[in-house]
Amino acid sequence: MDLRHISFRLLEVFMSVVKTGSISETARRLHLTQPTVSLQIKRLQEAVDEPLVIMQQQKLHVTEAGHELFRTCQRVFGHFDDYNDFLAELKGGERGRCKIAMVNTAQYILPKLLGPYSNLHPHVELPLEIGNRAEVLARFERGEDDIYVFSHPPSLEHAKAARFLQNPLEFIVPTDHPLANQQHVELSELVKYRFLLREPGSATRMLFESELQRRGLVLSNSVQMASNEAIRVAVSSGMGIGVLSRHVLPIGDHGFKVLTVSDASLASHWYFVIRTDRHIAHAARSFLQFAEYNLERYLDAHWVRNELYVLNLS
Amino acid sequence: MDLRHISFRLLEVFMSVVKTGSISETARRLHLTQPTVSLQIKRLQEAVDEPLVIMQQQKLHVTEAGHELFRTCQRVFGHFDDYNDFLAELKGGERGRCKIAMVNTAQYILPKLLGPYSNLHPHVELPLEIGNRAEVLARFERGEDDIYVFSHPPSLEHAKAARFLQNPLEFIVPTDHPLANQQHVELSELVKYRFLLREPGSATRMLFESELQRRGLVLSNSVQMASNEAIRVAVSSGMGIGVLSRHVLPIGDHGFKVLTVSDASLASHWYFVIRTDRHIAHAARSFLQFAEYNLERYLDAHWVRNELYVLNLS
DNA sequence: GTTAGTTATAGGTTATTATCTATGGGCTGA
DNA sequence: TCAGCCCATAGATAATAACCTATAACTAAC
Repeated sequence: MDLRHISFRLLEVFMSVVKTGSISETARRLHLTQPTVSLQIKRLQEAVDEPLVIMQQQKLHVTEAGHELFRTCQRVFGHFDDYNDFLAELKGGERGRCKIAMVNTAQYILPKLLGPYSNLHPHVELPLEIGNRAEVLARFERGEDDIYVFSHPPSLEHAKAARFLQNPLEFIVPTDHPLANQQHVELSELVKYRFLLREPGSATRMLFESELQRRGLVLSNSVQMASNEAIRVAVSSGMGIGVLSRHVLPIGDHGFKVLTVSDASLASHWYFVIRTDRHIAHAARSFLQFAEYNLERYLDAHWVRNELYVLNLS
Repeated sequence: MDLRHISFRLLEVFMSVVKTGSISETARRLHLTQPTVSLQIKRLQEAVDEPLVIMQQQKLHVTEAGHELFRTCQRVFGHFDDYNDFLAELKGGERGRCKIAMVNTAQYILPKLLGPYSNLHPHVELPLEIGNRAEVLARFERGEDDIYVFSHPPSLEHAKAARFLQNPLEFIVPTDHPLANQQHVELSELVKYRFLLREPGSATRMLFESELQRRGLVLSNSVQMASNEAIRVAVSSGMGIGVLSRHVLPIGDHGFKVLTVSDASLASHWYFVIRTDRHIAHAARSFLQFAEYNLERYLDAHWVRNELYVLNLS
């Protein structure tokens, strides 16, 4: 049989004929005329090259070939029904994939939203990509993900960014550091000591360095380290001073002390970024909507800065 | 999604695009131009109202919706492949149904063909209908079966009949009957005794009675019985003379004796009858072809009269 | 920076499909 | 016997599907 000359409409009509056992009745139900249905069946039989129904004693009898075709149609339409269900869930954001790329530091924040979201929407896949700022930026350029999380606003074309959380930076020193017990320290005092910093592209470092530049200060000595954890551990073991997002600092005593720097309050923001030159994936919209409504609930409300409305979700 | 605007061709093209990961390559393989394929995919996406593939970095990426549709298509085409296999078997006579209606007496003959045929073609259903001549004739009129077996040529419209076996009639008498030991008996002698006969419509009786009429003879005494078996048993117990097809007589001694009637040799033929106003079912053709080639093998070759060629099978 | 490969879009042609109305013929049951 | 069902067929039309060519725009590689 030649599938090319068979349409779904044709099969629908055929199924109705088998179900009702009548061409006229089918015509009535499908709001067609009797000759139309008659002709459709004829065409279908030509495509199959085998009689599907035969008139016998004024009644329509379905042949073996017809019965088997009917069963085949049932299965086929069943699969399309399943696909429609799938589509509905996909479009409703209940299913599908929302790929999120984030800079390293965001690892400490995003899971607080992702966990509850994932529990509510178990069929949504949430693959995470974590890299340094340059890597995530490259992913954005290539459009590899649905949502990007940065702590420094990337002013790019085809992008919409929305703040959702403040990102205060803290200076930490070893507990035995000369400055550890001073009530108030000034930035100019700090720069005399050795600093442990992330790579040049990182948002934390950029923010810190632009502040130094603004104030005309220069670091006397700095060591580059690959991760926030490495810096934390290095500070605890006395290697120098670290500058870290408050969100990555564990609560309680961990062998370092947070300084109160009187003349420098460094803070950036966390942003959700999406591309505007693509349609946003349903699951991604679903996640961002969830975030918009639940930021205060799952993140430290004190730092939340909910500006997700700029993304025009909904 | 609206199935009405989706054709199988469209899905075929889509599947090729997913498989090759390229619109141009698909165009080449399916002997289409690239814009054609491009447009088809666009139309399919409109019907589904959801992107199925997206261009990213000069490469085609299949979305979740696309993947799921692809899987759906695989299943759907799988079902149609199965149906095609079914159709092929049906058309080859390897599958399907061949409904045969036969008069009572044929029960003794047809199984000899049906058994071997059924072993060779295990997927062919062979429902049998058995009745007296009138009943089978009525079934023929209504076209309820694929093949009819008669022993008297029904000269009907829309029918083709082909002889395949002689049907000699024999006179049987109880072993203690006055005629039982006579070498030669004449018909005029016989009619003085009581006869056991089938109902008026039966072929055996019709043949016998027309012979009597031709010869100007009249039965003095006859009793009607409903089946060949009943007649056989009745003859054995001395009730009278029977006229039966030779094919229904068991071999060996069974309490009756076959007469040699010198001036009457009654014989009709067995016929396969099919309607000419319907397409013959593939399985029916298959069975008749089998019969045409194997009559001599499975029936008593002495009585075979193979004229099945008149049915124009093959 | 030119070439070669990709996809997308515009515009047009042809074949097919999906319908319709009108009509004819066959049964059935009043 | 005739009305009232059924299905089949003929003939016509409007929509659309399935293609094409030409062209534009983008990117990767030489």
